[in-house]
Amino acid sequence: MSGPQRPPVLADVAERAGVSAMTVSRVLNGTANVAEATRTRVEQAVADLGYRANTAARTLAGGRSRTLGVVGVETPYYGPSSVVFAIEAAARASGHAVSLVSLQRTDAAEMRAALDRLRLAHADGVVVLAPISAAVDAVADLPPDVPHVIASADPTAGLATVAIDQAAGARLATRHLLDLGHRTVHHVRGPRSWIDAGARASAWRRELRDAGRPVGHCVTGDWSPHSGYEAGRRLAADPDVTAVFAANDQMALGVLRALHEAGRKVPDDVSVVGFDDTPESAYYEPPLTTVRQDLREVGRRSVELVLAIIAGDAAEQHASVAPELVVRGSTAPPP
Amino acid sequence: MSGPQRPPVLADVAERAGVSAMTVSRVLNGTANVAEATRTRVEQAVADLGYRANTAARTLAGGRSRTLGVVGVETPYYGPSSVVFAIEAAARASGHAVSLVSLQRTDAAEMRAALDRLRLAHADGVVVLAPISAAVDAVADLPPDVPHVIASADPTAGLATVAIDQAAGARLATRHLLDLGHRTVHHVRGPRSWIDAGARASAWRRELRDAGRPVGHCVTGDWSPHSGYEAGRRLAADPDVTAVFAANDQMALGVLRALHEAGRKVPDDVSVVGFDDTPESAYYEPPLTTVRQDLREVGRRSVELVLAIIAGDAAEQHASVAPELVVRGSTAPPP
DNA sequence: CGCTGCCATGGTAGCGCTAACATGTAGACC
DNA sequence: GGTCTACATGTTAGCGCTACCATGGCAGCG
Repeated sequence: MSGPQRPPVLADVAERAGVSAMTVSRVLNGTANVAEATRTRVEQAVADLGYRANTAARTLAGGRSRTLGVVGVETPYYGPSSVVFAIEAAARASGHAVSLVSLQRTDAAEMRAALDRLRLAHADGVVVLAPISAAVDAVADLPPDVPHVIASADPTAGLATVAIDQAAGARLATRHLLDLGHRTVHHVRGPRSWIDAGARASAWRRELRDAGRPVGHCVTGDWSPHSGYEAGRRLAADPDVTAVFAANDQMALGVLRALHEAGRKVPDDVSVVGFDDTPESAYYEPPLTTVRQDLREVGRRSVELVLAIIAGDAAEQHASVAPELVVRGSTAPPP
Repeated sequence: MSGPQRPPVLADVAERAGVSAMTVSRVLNGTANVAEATRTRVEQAVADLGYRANTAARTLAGGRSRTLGVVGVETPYYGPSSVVFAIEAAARASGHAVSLVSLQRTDAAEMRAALDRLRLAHADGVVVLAPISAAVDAVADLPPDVPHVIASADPTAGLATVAIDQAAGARLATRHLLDLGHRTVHHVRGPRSWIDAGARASAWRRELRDAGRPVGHCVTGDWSPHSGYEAGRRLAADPDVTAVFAANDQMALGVLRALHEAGRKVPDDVSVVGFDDTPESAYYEPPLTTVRQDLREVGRRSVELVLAIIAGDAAEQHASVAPELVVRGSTAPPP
């Protein structure tokens, strides 16, 4: 009867091209030397047959799976999905599949279990999304069985990391407000356990010190708009406050509302800067000046780095993605 | 010297337990009958050696990979990440790994390529997150090579689906407003191409018709707060408008702002209901009455259904998750 | 001209597991 | 007691691919 119901295998390609299976394998993997004519013939046969290499067999025989693992931390605040999707896109571009594992908690045991699952899935490398210090610590404690990269963490000795340059972003925000003429800047920071929150807060403080300015109030929130609102009420009560830097856009939203209720106009009386550039922030009232993080770039660079580590030619263990200040309507010179 | 550097394989377990490799395999897979004593001995050997079955070998020899594929559509509005994470959690609970592929566009070619990639990854089954009609159509056109389930789509002939019962949610919202005494309800709907938007809009209309009420205005937004704001300005201009049902919380936020600016108090003058119950909505001013979608449950049920289809004992091709009305401060009887 | 060395290719032997069949044992029933 | 059946287990043969070593051919060289 008709053609093969069963998908073609390597041997079929070999037969059609009139070469051995080994030669086909070499062409497919680009290893060793193959004569130009032979290579062309094999590639033609592959195309004719619509051959696709069997991943399981490749993994079993060769040890490599062309799969990257991603460990995601499940949280309603952080936007890990864009990083995950960016990782997937970058991995796809390099011919890798993506295996996903998520963490309910971020203790060492869960992290260990997650990495174990990815080893079971034969992941060639792993990208860990670890916005919380405890998660980084958990990874640091693990033996590096599988090459891994931590995304969104500060450069740490012994760990490969990729992150938004939080310090640069926080300094951009603070400097922008100082440049407008504000005497100092007050800060609504994120929770203690979050790496990014700490990085933003200390860079804010450093920028003020470097500029020889008094350091403003620092109120701790939990990333939620509500916590921003609470912080905003406290800051609104102080007439000296003319500039606020909130560690994320959601808290900035809360600050905006609190200031509005207190009758202090933004940006005429008080300027507000956020961090993240969420899709909503351009529609806030007024549109929010904020620091844009290119999370897609973080994903891309993470894949790049983990592939370099796998290949054994990672020149640099840390990659940093520059954030960008987006000036909108919530900042102006002080009254 | 010391123990095996190489991780233990099935043969090691067999030897230690004093049985054949096949028997170990049977114990591991729970297939066929194994004497109780033998099973215990094998399990002990597995535990002693810390044996983990090799996924690649299992897949190659058995055809099953214990991997589920997820096709995600990348969009800033929909919250697919919670569904993805829920799928991962459910898959993990059933002993499956998760392979992720994302779509930049939602045409048939991209969808085909995505499913092809997952077939290459030997996915036993696939869950497609397809909030846009075009994506569903693309799947419907494909041969069902691999068992698949569409999440967040209306029940469609020939396709297995799991979805929030959008109609029930929209009716809950509408009925709540009618029950409070409003004469009719106006609607800010989502974009045409989105399945959920259409489902919510027609259920809103149906509920009003069933109640014998006049059908209010229906304004189309794009899910963004800005579009909600625009819609809200139009509705605010009409003094007869006392109740608005927005198809998502972000647009509801825009409506709230527009009403506020127009000097119409919420909920005293106008009641507003959203849809989604995002983490922020409880912190809006006033806190938003909305329809909660249990997206985690959608993920869980999707995995359940696709596993049932794989096993060949799917009693029902469609699963529906009931939404829930969350009454907060944005709704009250009409003035 | 015979040796070395490199290149292109082939053969063989698994990687670790499971499907399919084969075997052996014990009880059931006439 | 013998055949039948059911169950517990073993044996064999791959799944599709790649590592490793072997082979043959040909240029370079003294």
